[in-house]
Amino acid sequence: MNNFIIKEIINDINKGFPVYKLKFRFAPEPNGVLHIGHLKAIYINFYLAKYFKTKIYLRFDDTNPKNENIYFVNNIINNIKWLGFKYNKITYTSNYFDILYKMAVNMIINNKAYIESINKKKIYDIDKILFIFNNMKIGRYNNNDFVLRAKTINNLPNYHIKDPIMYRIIKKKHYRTNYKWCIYPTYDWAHGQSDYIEKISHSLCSIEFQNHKPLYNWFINNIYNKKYNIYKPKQIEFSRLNISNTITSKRYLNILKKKKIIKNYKDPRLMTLNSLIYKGYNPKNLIDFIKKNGFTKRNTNITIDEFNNYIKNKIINKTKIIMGVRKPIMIILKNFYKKKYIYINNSYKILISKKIYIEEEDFCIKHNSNFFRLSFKNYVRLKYYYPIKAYKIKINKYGKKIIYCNIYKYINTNKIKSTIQWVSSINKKNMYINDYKYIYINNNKLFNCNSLNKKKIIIDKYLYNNLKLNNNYQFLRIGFFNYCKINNFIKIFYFKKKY
RNA sequence: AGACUCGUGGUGUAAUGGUUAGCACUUCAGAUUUUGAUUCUGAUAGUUAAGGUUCGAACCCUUACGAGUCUACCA
Repeated sequence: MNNFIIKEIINDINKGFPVYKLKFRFAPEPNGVLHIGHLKAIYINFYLAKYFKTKIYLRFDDTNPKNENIYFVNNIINNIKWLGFKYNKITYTSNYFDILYKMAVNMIINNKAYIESINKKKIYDIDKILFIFNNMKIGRYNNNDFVLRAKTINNLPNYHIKDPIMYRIIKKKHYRTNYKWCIYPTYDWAHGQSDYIEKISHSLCSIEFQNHKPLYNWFINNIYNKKYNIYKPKQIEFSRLNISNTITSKRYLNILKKKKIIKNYKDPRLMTLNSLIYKGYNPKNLIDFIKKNGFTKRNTNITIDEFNNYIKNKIINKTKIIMGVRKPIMIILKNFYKKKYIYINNSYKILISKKIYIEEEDFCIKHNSNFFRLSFKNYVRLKYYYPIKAYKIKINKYGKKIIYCNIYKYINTNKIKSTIQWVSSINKKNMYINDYKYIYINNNKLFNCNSLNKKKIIIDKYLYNNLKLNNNYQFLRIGFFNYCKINNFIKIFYFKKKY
């Protein structure tokens, strides 16, 4: 792999940064589950640590107790374990609350911070600031009464991040520190400082933090202490992975959950890691997909089709092929006399009988030169069996079509263009496909919210006995599925139809 | 509206001022095929624009245009 991040790090090494001092971190906030987009940040950090043979921490950036909890912490740990990445240490920003507080007091003493009240009144007197700041800490005030702001005046090119808030009052139980703190540091104040405390060398983040970079450096310069760590961490931003027609935003994922559009985060319509695990994706394939798309600063837009196509090419030769019929239409094989077993790949057998089912759409009454499957003119092969051709159609008393066909064992099969799947009528087993469309968001509106539904599919009973849970299967000419629970397949994706 | 960042075929990504701008996917055509899948062969298609510096520019400079992000007591 070759990208601007590696080049920049190698450049730092060439300028004298010692390789053994390189250190990386993946720093999610435990306020939601990870999705395919996070994988990009996870991968690059773990890759760099491996590449340079240095350390990497998993840091939970838990600076805001509002939506954080231990469930998300454990979920993230489990997801990373599933991906197969190994970190040296788990750390928490909340471990640094004391030291961050002391640093903030120092900032106040050095005239680098001030207090602002709810009615925008600014307080610059150092003794007063220290007094109020302490009262904020011990809970003398209500939420929003005061904030501590950094005094960056005119130092930074981007005026929007001037005088950022360092501390705000949030009177809420923190999942790790309980009620110890009534004030919590903001991202801007906590993140770079945590990097410095942990001696992270390169702090990789997604592109939306680039506006904060001058501030990141400003704060670091203010707390810099040569005796503790002579190297300042460096923020490098890369563009995030945007996949169209899906949701890669923690906020919206949480909204879906709150609105009960999804029951849980492994809902197949999502691209959360939980969902991808549930659907039986191989972590290596996901990582290869990330790798393939690379790391740059420009904004990208990858479609879900590209993702599916990439995965398809990875798994197509490794996935067992089975036959299933979704909308059955009955076929009677005229010159068929005795039911028999067909052995498939020496691994299981299926039954063929006089009456079988095929897909309704694999038969066409009207002849059409673009139609290669069963008709009165076309021969079509039955998979694992012989060619057939229709000669008669009847409607039974329930109004259902029954097609009568002849088997042609000895004709030249060279010109037969199509092979179709089938299931014996006397050995069928009803199963279900959990079908869905991706939920996505456009202009703040959610689409495909009620897109999860069950569809029937029939398969051979003997095949049924051979299915293994949590295995991927290819339904011949339909698509890829994970056998996720008894009698249920979950769609991974369908083949694209060309007809 | 401003600040910051970024503009390479349809998409993603290489080319660190030096061959004819490379690779992969998509699309299209042909071959193979008991999956209209896969595989194989081939084709189409690109440096946002204009100017400047240079023997030489995708790369450096200027301007314009376009896109993304931010302008939160979220991260």
